[in-house]
Amino acid sequence: MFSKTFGYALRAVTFITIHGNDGNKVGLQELSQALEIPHHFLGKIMQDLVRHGVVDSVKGPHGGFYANAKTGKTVLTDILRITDGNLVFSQCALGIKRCNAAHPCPLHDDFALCRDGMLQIMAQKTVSMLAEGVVSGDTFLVR
Amino acid sequence: MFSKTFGYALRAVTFITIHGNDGNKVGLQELSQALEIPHHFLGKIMQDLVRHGVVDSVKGPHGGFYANAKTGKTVLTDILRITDGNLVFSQCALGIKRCNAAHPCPLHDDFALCRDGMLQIMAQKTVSMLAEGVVSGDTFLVR
DNA sequence: AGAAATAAAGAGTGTCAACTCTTTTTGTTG
DNA sequence: CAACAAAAAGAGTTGACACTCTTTATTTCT
Ligand code: FES
Ligand code: FES
Repeated sequence: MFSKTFGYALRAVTFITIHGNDGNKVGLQELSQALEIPHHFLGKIMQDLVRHGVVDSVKGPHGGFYANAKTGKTVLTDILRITDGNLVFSQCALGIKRCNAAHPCPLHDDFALCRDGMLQIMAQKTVSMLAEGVVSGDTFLVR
Repeated sequence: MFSKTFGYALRAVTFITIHGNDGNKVGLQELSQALEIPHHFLGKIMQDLVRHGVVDSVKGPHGGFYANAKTGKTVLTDILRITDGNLVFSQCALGIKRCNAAHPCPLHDDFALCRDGMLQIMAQKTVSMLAEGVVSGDTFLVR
């Protein structure tokens, strides 16, 4: 469905929203250990998120990643677009070239409903909403 | 979402259901040209489907693939299981190890609903249902 | 039986996501 | 300023999927 990169990115951003603030940044080491994500790989992903302004970072001792004004308001599809590109949003389940109601494959009606529904939900959910669920113990970021 | 192999397999089986019968088999060449699928690759996929009894085949002149008693009744999840394995049915959207209501990731409730809904639909749809839609001109198998 | 057609089988190639390792840059602190 | 810590950058590795090409086995037809 979605790439591993997306899962890693989303979990990392949520974790930072919960545990990182301007005075107490989250290091790559800490992040990768807490979430059980290979840390070099996570480094790459974080670079990308910083470049897109989803989170901020500082180098040097006591450096790390921390939430900025945008972070909490970031919506899941924003992150999906960064990690997985735009194609996810419009691809046919059977891989035929066009995907639209005027030229549907045999699965289109059902699939488009499912896909677009999921994406719409993800376009409304923000990172801080996810963080809430984790803080309250309702949902989990690891294992 | 699903592999290309799955799309190829499903389109091929549907095409055979429509155009192939015991007296008039569909050759690999014809199949791959009609559906615009690389024919050597399609050959591999068809091998697998024949092995699983989804369609039958004969070699030699005027050989090819044709629908058997099972073909039309085959349900989409059967084909999905052959091409994509079992993992699709139970994987977490964020890639955490367990995926169940007792240990949900922040996306679980929405995602599981969407995924299981889609799979349930696919567990009820048969190849002959798809074929009907194509024959009546409502849906398309190519492009 | 021999030739031709066709699926089956197998080996090889390209690409990309996912992951690892090394080096560089930047910032902090003593 | 020197030492050090941490992110950034870059190069390399691996495995799986997607695809190609070649060879073999089987069947039909003459
Ligand atoms: S055309 Fe296949 S899902 Fe839209
Ligand atoms: S736990 Fe993530 S989708 Fe079920």
